[in-house]
Amino acid sequence: MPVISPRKMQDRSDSILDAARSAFAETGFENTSVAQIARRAGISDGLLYRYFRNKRDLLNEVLRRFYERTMLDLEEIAARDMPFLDQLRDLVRRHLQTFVDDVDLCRLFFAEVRTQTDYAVSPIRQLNQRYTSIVVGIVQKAAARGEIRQGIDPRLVRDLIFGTVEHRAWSAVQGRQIDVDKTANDLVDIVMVGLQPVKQERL
Amino acid sequence: MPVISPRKMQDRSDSILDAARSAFAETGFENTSVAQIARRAGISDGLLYRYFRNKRDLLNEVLRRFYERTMLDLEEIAARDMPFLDQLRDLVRRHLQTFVDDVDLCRLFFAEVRTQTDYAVSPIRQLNQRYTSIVVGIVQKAAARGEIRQGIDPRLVRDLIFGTVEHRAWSAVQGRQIDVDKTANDLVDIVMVGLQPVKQERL
Amino acid sequence: MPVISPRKMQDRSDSILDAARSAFAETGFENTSVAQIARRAGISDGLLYRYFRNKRDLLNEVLRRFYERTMLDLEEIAARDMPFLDQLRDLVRRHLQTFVDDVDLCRLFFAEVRTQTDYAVSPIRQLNQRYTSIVVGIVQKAAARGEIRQGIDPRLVRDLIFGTVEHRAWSAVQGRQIDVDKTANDLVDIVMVGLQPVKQERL
Amino acid sequence: MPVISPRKMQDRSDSILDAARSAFAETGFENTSVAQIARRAGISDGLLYRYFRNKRDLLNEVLRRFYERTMLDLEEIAARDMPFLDQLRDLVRRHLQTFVDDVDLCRLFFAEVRTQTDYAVSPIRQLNQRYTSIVVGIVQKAAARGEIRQGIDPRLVRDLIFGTVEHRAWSAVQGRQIDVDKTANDLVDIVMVGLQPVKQERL
DNA sequence: TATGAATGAGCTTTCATTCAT
DNA sequence: TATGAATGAAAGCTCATTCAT
Repeated sequence: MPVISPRKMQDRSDSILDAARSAFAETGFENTSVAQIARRAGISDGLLYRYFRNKRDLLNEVLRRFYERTMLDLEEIAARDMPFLDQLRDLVRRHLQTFVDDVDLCRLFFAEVRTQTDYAVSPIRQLNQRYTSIVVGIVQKAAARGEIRQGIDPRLVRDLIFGTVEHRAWSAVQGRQIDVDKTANDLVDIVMVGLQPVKQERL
Repeated sequence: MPVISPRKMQDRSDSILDAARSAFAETGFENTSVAQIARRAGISDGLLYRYFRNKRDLLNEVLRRFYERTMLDLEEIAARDMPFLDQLRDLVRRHLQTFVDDVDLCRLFFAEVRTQTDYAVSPIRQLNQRYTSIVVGIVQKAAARGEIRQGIDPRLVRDLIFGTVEHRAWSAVQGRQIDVDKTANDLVDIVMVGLQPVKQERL
Repeated sequence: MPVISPRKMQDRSDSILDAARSAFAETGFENTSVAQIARRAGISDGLLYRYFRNKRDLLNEVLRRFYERTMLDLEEIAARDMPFLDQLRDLVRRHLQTFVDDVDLCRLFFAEVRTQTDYAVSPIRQLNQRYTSIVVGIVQKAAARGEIRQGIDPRLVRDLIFGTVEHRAWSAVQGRQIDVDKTANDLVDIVMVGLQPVKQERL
Repeated sequence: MPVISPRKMQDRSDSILDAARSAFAETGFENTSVAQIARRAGISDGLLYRYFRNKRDLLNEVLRRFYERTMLDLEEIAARDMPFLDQLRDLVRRHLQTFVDDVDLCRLFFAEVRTQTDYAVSPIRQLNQRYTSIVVGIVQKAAARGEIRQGIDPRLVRDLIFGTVEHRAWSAVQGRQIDVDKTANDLVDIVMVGLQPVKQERL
C-alpha cells in the first residue's frame, strides 16, 4: 500500500483548509458540517480526520493561517523607518482593509474563537497578541524618539486603534460601505491632535 | 383569577432569565439546551415555554433587560448640563464599569448576537444603536457649543469610544484587572488633546 | 358551593361540542389541541375534562351527533311510501348533499374514525351500520314488491350507492364542484337500467 | 467504490420499506415513529435517513411501490382486446383481489394519504388518478364501439366501480370474508343490466 | 490509503392530562 | 365549580466521529 508523498499530503491539507475557510465564512462554524467541507475538498469524511483531529481544530488552523498572513503585512509596515504619524496611518489603513477584504473570517474570529472558554490559552490568542503588540511597539518607539508626548500608555493606544477599527468595521458590516482612506486619516487625526478646538501646529 | 399570584409569576420569570443568563454566559447560546435552563430554574421544560416563546426569545429578553438597565445610567449622564470633557469622562467610566460588572453579558452580546446573520433587523440591534447614539449626541452638542473643533465625524468618535472600551475590557476578560478611573482619564485625555508632543493649553 | 343546573351543563356540553366540531373540521383531529377547543368554548382546559373523558371521546361524540342528525333525514325518506326509483333518487341526493354540506366532518370520519383499531366495536360503527342499512331496507322492500328483479344482493346495492357517492364526493373535494341533482339522476339511471345498449322500456 | 455492495443497499432499502409498511399499517402514519421503523429494520435512526429523505418520503415510497405493482396488472387487463363486459369483470376481480391481498396498504392510503390537505398535489394522487383512469379509458372505448349506450359519463362509472369495491372491501375489513368472483360477477351484472325487473336480452 | 456506512446522542417544541388552589 | 399551572414524554432529524471494508 503506497504511502502518499509529503508534498501531496501538504497539498491536500491546504485544499481542506481552503474548503473549510470558505465554508465557515459562508455559513458559520455551527452551520457548516464536516461532510460539506470534505465534499468541497473532494475527499471523504473519514480522510479529513487523518489531517485534522476534529472540526474545531480545523477552525483554529484556518484562523491561524489567516492571522499569519495578515500579520506579515502589518509587521512589514511596522519595520519601515518612517515618521510615526505615517506609519500609524498605514497600519490603520491596512488593518481596515483586512476587515473589508475578509469580513467573514473576522466575524468568525469574533464569534467562534474569542469567546471560547479556552481562548486564554489557545494558540490563536497568542497570534492575536503578537498582532496587536505591533502597535504597542511602534508607539514605544515613537515615545522614545519624542514623536509623541510622554506618559502615554502604549497598550491603551493599541486598544484604541484596534477597538475603533473593529467597531467601525462592524457597523460597516451592517450595510454601509467603508471608505478606508478617509477613515484612516480621520482616526489618525484625532489620535494625534485630539478633539480640542485650540489652535495648534499640525505635524 | 390566575392560579398563581402575579408576584410569583414575576419571580419565576426572573429566575428563568437568571438561569438563562448564567447558562448562556457559561456555555454560549448554541451549546446551552433549553432543558439545562429549565433545570437551573427548577421547572420543567414545558413550563418555560409559558413564559418565553422560544429559546431565542429568552436570549433577546436577557439582553434587552441588560441594555435597558445600562442605558438608563448612560442617558442620565448624557442629560446632565456639564462640560463635554467631564461628561465624556463620566460616560466612559460608566461604560467601562458595565463591562467590569457584567462581563458575561457583554461576552454574550458580542459572541452570540452581534454575529448573527439577522442581527441587522433584530430588536437588540436597535437597543445597541440607541445606546451608542448617546455618544453621537453629546459630541454634536459639544461641536455646536464650540467645545470641540469643527469637522469631526461624531460617529467616528462613537466608534472610538465604544471600540476602545470594548477592546480594553475584552483583554481584561482574560485575566488582568481593570482600573476604571485611570483608564477613563487616560482615554479622554488622548481623545481631547491627542498624542502629539507640542505644548498646548489644556481646556 | 353551588352546583350547576342540569340545563346549564347541557348548554355547556353543547358549546364544547360545537367548538370541537368546527375546530376538528378546520384543522383535523391531530392538529387541533384541546386548549384550542376549550378557548373556543370559552372555558378552561381543565373544565373540559369534566364533560368529556379525553380528546378522542370528544371526537366520537362530535361524529355521533353528526350521524344521528343526518340519519334522521335519511330515515324520513326511507319511511315514505313511494316508488323505489324515486325513493332511491332522494336518498342518493340527500346523501350527496351531506357530503357537500359537511365535507370536513366526512373527511374527519374517514381519516380519524374508520381507521381506528377499535372501530369494529365502536358506537360510531354501529351508527354507520344503521345508516347504511337504510338502503338495504328499501332494496329488500322493493324486491318484495317486485320493483326490482330477484337475486339482487341488497348489501351489494348498499355498497354501490354509498361507495359511488363517497368516491365521487371525494374527488369533488379536490377542486371541482359537484352537481347533486345530475349526479343523483345519473347514478340512479345506471343502477336501474345498467349500461347495456339494448332498447328497453324505461320504468 | 461504495463501501457496501449495491445489492446490500437494495436489500436494506427493501427491509426499511417493509418495516415502514407494516408499522404504518399497524399503527398509522402519525402514530408510528421513525425510531420504531428503524428498530424493526434493524438499523439506527440516522441510517434510515441515508435511504429516505424523511418520514413522509417513506410513506410515499411505500405506496408508490404498491401502486406501481398493482397498476401493471390492471393496465395489462385494460390492454387486452376483449368484450367490455369481460374486461370490466376482470378489472373488478383484480381490484378486489388487491384489497384482499393488501388490506393494510389500502387502509393506509385511505386513512393517511387521501385525507391529507396536500393530497391534491401529492405524487400519490397522480398514481391514483392514473390508476382509476384505466376504467375511464375502457368505458370510452366501449362507448365508441357501441358496447354500451350513449350518454354515459365515464367518470361516474369510474366512481361507481372503485367506490363500490372500496366500500365492499372496507366492510370486509371488519370481519367477514369476501368472495371475489361472486362479488365481481354481481357488480358487473348490476352495472350492465341494472336492477329493473323488465325482461331483457342478456349480452 | 481511502471510503462512506453506521452510530446514537442531542435538540427544540408541543400538548394531553392532572391537580393544587 | 373552575382555573390554568405544571408536567414530561414524545418526536423528527442532524451530524461529528469511528471503523469495517
